[in-house]
Amino acid sequence: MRKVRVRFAPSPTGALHIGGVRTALYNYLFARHNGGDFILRIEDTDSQRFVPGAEEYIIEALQWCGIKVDEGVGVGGPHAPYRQSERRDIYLKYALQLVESGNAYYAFDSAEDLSKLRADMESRGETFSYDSKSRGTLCNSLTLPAEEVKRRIDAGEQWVIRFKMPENENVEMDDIIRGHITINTSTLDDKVLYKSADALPTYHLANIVDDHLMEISHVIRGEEWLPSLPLHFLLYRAFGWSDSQPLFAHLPLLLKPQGQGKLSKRDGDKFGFPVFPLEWHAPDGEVSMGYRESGYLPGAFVNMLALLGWNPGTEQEIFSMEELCQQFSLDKVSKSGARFSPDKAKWFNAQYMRTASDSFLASLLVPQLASAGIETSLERAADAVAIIKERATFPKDLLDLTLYMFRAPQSYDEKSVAKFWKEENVAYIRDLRGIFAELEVLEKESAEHLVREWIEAGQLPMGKIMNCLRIAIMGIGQGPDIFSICEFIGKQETLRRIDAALDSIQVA
RNA sequence: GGUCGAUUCGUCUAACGGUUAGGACAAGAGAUUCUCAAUCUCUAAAUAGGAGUUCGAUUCUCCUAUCGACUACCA
Repeated sequence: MRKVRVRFAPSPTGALHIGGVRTALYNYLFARHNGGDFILRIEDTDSQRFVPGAEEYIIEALQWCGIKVDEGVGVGGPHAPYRQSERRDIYLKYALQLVESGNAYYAFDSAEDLSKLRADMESRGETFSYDSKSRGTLCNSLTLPAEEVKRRIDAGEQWVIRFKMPENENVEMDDIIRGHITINTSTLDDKVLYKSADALPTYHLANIVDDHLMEISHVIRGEEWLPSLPLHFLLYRAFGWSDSQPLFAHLPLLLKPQGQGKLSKRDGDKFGFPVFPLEWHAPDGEVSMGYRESGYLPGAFVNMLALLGWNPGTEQEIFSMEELCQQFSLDKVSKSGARFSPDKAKWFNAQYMRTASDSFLASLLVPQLASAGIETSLERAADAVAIIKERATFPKDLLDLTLYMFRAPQSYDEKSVAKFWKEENVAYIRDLRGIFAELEVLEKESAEHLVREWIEAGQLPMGKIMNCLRIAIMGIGQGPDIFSICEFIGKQETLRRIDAALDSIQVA
């Protein structure tokens, strides 16, 4: 069996959205699973739509996801260059080869003429197609005398090379995900392969030539390419490369969370979740949010994306990149489009937050505390984080969840005060303060034990006392185990906060 | 319009001719707790419709419906 070599071949026309990231991910996982190579090729054959910064964005996004490029733009390799605009000299030869073998022809019809033709026919309720039926009436090397063709080319007239689609032939194709597909060529048109205007090939030619030259073994791409699969099969055949052509796998589309259609760039702003891995600053100044900037951990993001259209056949849901590489296979990829769910994305992130190490989360928390004017050590932050990490969905939640551990309450939640801060309860707090004051050190287990004994012995109202203590220590009516907090801030600070609360809260 | 593709709980999906149609997210209820989350338990929730093939169809075939992609000198 031949060496597995796959490529991710985006066009630098803007930010990569999560559908594109998923395609890259599946290619990468497939390569890793099979001990193959993952190649990054940039398909920038459309000079009109090139967007500055898009290529850098793609590379950075892959890096952030932990998708390592073995070969390609940014890392080089035996088939360099990997940017199609830098390979422009290669393609003309192949286009000409097709003309010579009778599989393609020159066409001189201007873009304006064709769009006019199209508009005319549409107004009559018909559709125009440059195909086997119409090419005999148009301006090309099939209808013009050879000398005239040569004259026009020599005169510098603009031309294009079109594929000469066979007339009535069934193309038999196999797709790894979709199975066997048959298409009759009579429904297909004569696609442009090369344009003299910018001396660049179109996608179809460049794609086939490069996949062949780069020895690509499997093409894994989005379902939107399925309709051009027959053309690609025919191109391989025309070149005489059918025996070595890659196997194809067309991935299902990612759909909008609500409504209809495939996920698009605008959906992010509309529904309030990111559609891009990284924040994207468009050249026109528009900024779109990114998963990274929204606080998603790369592992969670990748995990979520991997399961959108693929599953391992088991009930496992949490996968490291290594596990994904081990378990991924194309025959477990589903056929139907997957609706993207922001809720599930959040759930994955929360799972990754709780399993992240304390020191890692501390490194996220320290700068947040600093911006709130609180300096603390990584160790201290790690201790704080350990108490609350299963309550956080995003890194930004960490500050709110730990602020009261580093700073005495500056106000007291009114509702909680009104409910619990009553004279009889406050009296218990004074007693409790006395108990704490007696302690050598305030340690969670022993302090809790002591307080419980005291409450039980006196048949005291546990809920009221504990809630009042919580108000005094934290200023709010909810949060993690109160004794853990007391231990964290220490005996002296605990007493100080109780005193402050007794002083400043009006008894309800 | 044409061509191709898809169709299991609200959502992501499992079951590759024989299961009480399973899991997860979200929802609801309960347990737990000093509170709120988390956690645990439970509940509700699906094979688009119709014909076939078969002893038996979620699974195979056909038709219909719905959704989607494509239909550029874009990728």
